[in-house]
Amino acid sequence: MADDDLVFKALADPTRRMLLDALFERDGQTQSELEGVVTARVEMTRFGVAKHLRLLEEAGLVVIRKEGRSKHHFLNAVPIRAIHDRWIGKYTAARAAALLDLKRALEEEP
Amino acid sequence: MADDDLVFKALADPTRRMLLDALFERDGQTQSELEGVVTARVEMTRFGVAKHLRLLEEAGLVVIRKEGRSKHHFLNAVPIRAIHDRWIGKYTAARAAALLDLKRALEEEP
DNA sequence: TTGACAGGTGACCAAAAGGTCACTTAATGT
DNA sequence: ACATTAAGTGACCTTTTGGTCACCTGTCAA
Repeated sequence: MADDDLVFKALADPTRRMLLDALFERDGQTQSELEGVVTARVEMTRFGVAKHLRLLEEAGLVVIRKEGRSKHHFLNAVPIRAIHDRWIGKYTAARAAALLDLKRALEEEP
Repeated sequence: MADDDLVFKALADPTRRMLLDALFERDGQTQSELEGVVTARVEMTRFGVAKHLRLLEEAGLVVIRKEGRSKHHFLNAVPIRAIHDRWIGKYTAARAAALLDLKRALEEEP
């Protein structure tokens, strides 16, 4: 399976996005901790959460470090940045900046 | 259905990403033109392509303008930028960009 | 060393998504 | 007026995905 396909498919599920949000807020959480985060919000067994975490890891969106009998998860932002760069080009960026400058100039008028 | 859910689900399919790529390269193409782009690469009927375009539109990733009997499609980058901002903070942004540049540079080596 | 804790496996089921088809609508050119 | 072109609809089938369960493995502490 293509690399970017794994990333996009991983992002397609709300539970997995919830997990990324949790890691963005506090990086390095264990699987048990993340299970707690999810089950506090939606009904799901630990198996479901574990499955989601594995998909995120396979996609490269989180990287794991095993420590004793626990498993710590870390958010990896690089694939997200790649998505941004894919469809937002130099031209688009320049135009967005120009529009923003115009907006600021108009707001400063008396 | 939540707004961001539509966006992520829309991005989860390779055909739809192909369509976004096509519009990124040349904006404002009609449905027939985009059908040509897709069927030149994968086997799919016009119905399949039309369905994909409708999902992209419902997600707000493309905006359409009807003109006579044709329908022109335009790429909207705003939801993409929102994805970026969700998981990449100010500190992380610089590092993620640098890592991506490095990765690309390495991949271009002979 | 025994029990509790953190996590893994493979089979299985239900729901959602991708795709096609017969048929329809509406605008255009000759 | 009529054939042609661009696109829409709803039913239908197949594959993928999300989720659970019974059971297994390794780690730590009393």
